Amino acid sequence: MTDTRSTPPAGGDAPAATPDRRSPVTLSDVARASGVSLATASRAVNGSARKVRPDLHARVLAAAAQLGYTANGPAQAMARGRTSVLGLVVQDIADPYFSTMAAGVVRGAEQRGLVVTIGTTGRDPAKEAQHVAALRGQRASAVVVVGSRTDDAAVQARLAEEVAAFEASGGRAVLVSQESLPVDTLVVENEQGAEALARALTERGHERFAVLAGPPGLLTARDRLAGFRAGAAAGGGRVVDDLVLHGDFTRDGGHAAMHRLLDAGFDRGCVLAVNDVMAVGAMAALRERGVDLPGAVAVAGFDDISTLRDVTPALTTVRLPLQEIGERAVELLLDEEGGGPRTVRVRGEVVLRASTPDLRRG
Amino acid sequence: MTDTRSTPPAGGDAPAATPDRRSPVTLSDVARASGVSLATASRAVNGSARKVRPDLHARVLAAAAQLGYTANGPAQAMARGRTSVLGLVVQDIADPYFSTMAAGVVRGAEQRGLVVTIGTTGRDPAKEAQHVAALRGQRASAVVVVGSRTDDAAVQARLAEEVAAFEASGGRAVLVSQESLPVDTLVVENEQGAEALARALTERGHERFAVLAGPPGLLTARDRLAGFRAGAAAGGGRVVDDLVLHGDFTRDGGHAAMHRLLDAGFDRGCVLAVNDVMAVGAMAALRERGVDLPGAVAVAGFDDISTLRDVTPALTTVRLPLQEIGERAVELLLDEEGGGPRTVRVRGEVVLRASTPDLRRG
DNA sequence: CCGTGGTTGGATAGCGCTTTCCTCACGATA
DNA sequence: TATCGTGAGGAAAGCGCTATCCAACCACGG
Repeated sequence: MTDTRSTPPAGGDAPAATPDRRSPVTLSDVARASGVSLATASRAVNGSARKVRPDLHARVLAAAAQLGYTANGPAQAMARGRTSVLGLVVQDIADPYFSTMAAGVVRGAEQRGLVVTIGTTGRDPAKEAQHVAALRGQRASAVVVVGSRTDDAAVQARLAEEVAAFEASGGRAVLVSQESLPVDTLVVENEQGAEALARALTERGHERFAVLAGPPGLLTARDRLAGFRAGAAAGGGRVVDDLVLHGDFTRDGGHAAMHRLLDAGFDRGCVLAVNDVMAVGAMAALRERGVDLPGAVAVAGFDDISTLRDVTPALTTVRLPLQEIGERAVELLLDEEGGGPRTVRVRGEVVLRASTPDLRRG
Repeated sequence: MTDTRSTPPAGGDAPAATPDRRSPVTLSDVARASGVSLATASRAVNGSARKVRPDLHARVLAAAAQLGYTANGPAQAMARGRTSVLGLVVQDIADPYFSTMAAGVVRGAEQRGLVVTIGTTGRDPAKEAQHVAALRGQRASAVVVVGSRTDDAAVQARLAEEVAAFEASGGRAVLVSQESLPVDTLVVENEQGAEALARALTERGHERFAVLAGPPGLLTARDRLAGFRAGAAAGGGRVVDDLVLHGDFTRDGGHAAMHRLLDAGFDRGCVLAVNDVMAVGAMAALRERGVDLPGAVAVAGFDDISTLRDVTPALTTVRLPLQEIGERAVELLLDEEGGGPRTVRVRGEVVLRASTPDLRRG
């Protein structure tokens, strides 16, 4: 009981690939079975700068395979001082905006042999910092925070602090859509995209705009609104202040806000919902109220969520390369850093569809 | 250079909460700072069966907070022999079916202090076993495989083997939608749901059915088809064999299959797409071809993906409590097991909407 | 006043792996 | 043939934490 724990099958041929009970086959077992030292076994099995003589190398690998050896992750992480975990923090993984981006991150990470852990904030920005802190404890090697971008300074400061601590501890961090922190950041050009959308809409003859604007404190929503306003003005149209309603950044938020808009007497014009999910909710509300869509009221969204492309009428929106954003975030993470924090800007592309007909040509 | 690494601030007051460089503050530092042994510090900070005298307890906690101590996850995992990781394996996290379920899993896991890692197979069933193996190496304490359910026996056997090895190594496993393996399983009653759907449709006067059936080897799709067939027959309708087309389990798969169906001369009847995403693709195809929907061709889907509820005409489908399934999977994982593998069955609920009008009443 | 449980700190042995060092063998150069 | 440089295996020192075992120490009862 005091010696080397359960001894592996000592005889000539060990039971092959039979996952015995509590799989205690360690590197030592492999080393012993192949008659080399622990160090050599480690070098052969898990790679190292040092080379191992070919015959020994093969012998060790054979033994490992035959014993069904699997490296103990935590032990490796401990010895190396770092795991190969990439922590992804999002608001809600069920939201297609985040899940599409997550798919990109997962894809990039798996290619590079990283494991992705996912943390959700349930749209509470304060939880972002908590997750980053936890990730630091886990010795994650990287973290991607798809930011909520609030205007709550204390919350932002806390996040900045945690991210700094994370990086100080040797990890790499990338924020998506948050430009105000001194960290590598992937900025989605919401304002520019919204402006371009508004211009395109005015070119189609739309002039009077209402906006379903999302939560007041959410910078993403705010940027989109600001850009849209600017674009509308530039194109000769205008966003009517009384017709800017706030609501949740969700389908139901858009649905409710649209109802309120209709209640307020709005019955003609173009509505921007600051994301596609809200736009879909808004369209549902319009149908429920029997409003002619897109005849009387036109609707535009933002994001170009792929599963939402097939609504009727097809939704005008700004396409964001969500999956690509996820992949780029991983690239950014793994690239060697030159100097200070880098910023990568991603633009959206206006996609005009049937939900905002061309009024000029009919 | 040969002694105890970077020594912590020795003076009276250490710099508070300043995340110094590579955050090397360990439990030993905390113990030293609070003048107790490592063992006591461990007991105070990270809990244990053993009690610590209140004043010491407080002292240790204070020191930990002041030093900004965060437990080293891998080290804990190593000492305990197990991590607090729950591995989730899905096909594609961007697919709302999986991301909704993932949201449930994440929710359940976070409540219980588990970290969720996510692995994707890209719809390659063979990768499931690989992920489970990797998770075993990571000493994950639990794994949820949202199964693809192929009919490839070798692949299934491999998965069964890996899951067995995983459980043998002390972890807990739950499969979603896979009944054939000796593991705790959450079975989605696809066949029953499809049958109920078909019956409901025949009651509405539909008689002639085509099916967009997904990949041939996919048991989920096959079960839905079988159930639908049975239900149609029972209700006095029939699934026309020539009108059962296979295609990818995706929007584009449904889109392409619908086009083929139309090419084959189908222009009247009811189409079942074996999931909502395919149904949406099919509806897009129908619109492209100018087919009267739902007048000439009615469409039904399966899953009731929430973001797809607002298509026009609203989609008849079978509602699956996806998020709840995820949460239940976590429950199942953590429940103490009684005897052998348990099976939990989840039923779908038919939701009739405008895409399949009632032919009897007009 | 001493024996006897019951507590609670402390010392310490690992957990499985990576990674210095150290050593040895071999071939090349003088 | 003697010396040095190089390449590769092996011994062993941790990585930071948990958990086991011991030793104090307390409050009792006899």
